[in-house]
Amino acid sequence: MNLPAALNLVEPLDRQTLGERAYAKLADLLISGRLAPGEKLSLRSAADVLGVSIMPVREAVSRLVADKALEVTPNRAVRVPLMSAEQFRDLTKVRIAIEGHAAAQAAQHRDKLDLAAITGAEEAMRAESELPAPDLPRAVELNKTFHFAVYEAAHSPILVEIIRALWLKAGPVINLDLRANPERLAKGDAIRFHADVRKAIAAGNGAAAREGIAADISGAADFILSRGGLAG
Amino acid sequence: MNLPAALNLVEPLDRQTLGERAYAKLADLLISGRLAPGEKLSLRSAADVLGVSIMPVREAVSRLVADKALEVTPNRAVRVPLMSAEQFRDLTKVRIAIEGHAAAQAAQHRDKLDLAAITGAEEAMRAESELPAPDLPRAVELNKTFHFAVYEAAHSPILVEIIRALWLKAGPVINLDLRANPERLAKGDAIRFHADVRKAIAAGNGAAAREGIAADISGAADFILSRGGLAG
DNA sequence: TGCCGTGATCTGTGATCACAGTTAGAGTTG
DNA sequence: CAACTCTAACTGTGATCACAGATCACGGCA
Repeated sequence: MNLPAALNLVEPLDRQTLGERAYAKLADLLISGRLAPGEKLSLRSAADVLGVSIMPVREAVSRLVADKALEVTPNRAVRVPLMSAEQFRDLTKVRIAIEGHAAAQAAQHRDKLDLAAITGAEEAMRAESELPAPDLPRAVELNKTFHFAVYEAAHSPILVEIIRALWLKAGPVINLDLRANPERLAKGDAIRFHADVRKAIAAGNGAAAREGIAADISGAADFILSRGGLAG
Repeated sequence: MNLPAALNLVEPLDRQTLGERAYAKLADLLISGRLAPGEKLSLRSAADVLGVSIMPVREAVSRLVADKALEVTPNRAVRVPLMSAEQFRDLTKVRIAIEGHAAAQAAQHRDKLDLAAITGAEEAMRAESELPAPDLPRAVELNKTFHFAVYEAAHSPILVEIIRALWLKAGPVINLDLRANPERLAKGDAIRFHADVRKAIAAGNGAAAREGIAADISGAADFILSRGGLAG
């Protein structure tokens, strides 16, 4: 191994496959609620939009189907799953348990960088929500950033990955509504809960962090359920 | 709609695609530990073995890669991921949290059928382990049956699905060892913990059920870690 | 003898074609 | 005018081909 010194600086350049990029794109659409439950998706048309053949789209969709973020009906149509109120309640309970656990872990394992990221994300979202006319899609994005800043602080890659899969399922239901309805954001519940969570994590209080996240999640879930748009 | 009455009984006959069957087959190999960490897997050869073209295998593998139950190295080789001791500890912690939670939920929501399934699974595994020469692969399978009988009793499909994904990751590490080493089974720890869990769930004692599962998981994990076969 | 270039053969990835089944709509018939 | 039929255009699934990159063994050069 006798290399020019300059070559020591090159990194292995991550070769992202088209399939991965297609997955990332579709996952983002789902999490941010830009794909509504029940909406159909055609492999070929999606491939057209993304400018690739259907192969990478097939891979991305088959992954999302495995995550139950998409489903293929017996009639061979890919769509965003319709969720019954009961399924939504199950999902919410699981999210409270797991995301609450992650927040509690974060309170015990966070370091300075984590706290900085959490604080920054919290401030960004509060600033946006206090605007006279908040940009709702942007608020949804900032909300996601805050939550994952918290979960990352647990320093458990596996936990974060599980939560990401949960958001993939919950995104179409929750963020679709949130993108369209300023009410809940204006009410300021989320902002308050986020502040609670940040303080609890800074103080190392796991139980309080868990409760803050739980309140945030169930607050949003109650809002969705009260609007009564779910099947079943 | 004018049909012979007999046709009302036919179910939509789950049209299992070849991709799904390939996934089920590979997932089973992983969970039961018949695929060792680091072992390579070729799409074409796997397709040959399964008697299909590589397309269904590709779909199955891309799902498993998404679940991180398989990985494709930068050199374009598919293999079972090697797990460092640190990663294994993270996985174990997450399993204790989530599977413990599921057991606690099971204690609260189980019905008679659940109890019957749990009891049956426990007895089957105890019987096998008390044999003079237990069939280890079969014991591994019965262990899985017992655990999932417990988790199913929580009546939360989402939770069960998450746990299945966790077992997909843990299977190659844990069950590979267990299939080869009768020591732990002979020691009878698992059998004792299983009995504790069953009693706790029958009694509706969530905390005890959680502890029993946690003890079972960490007992097996400690056994693996003590053997020191992990990377990193 | 030790090392490096080189080509055959493997890998996963992507594109394209083929097919069976479904759907929607135009056309026809009563 | 309504209902039915049939066709044409779509759906996902699977197979096959093409390709760039990686691996490994063989052979030639130093």
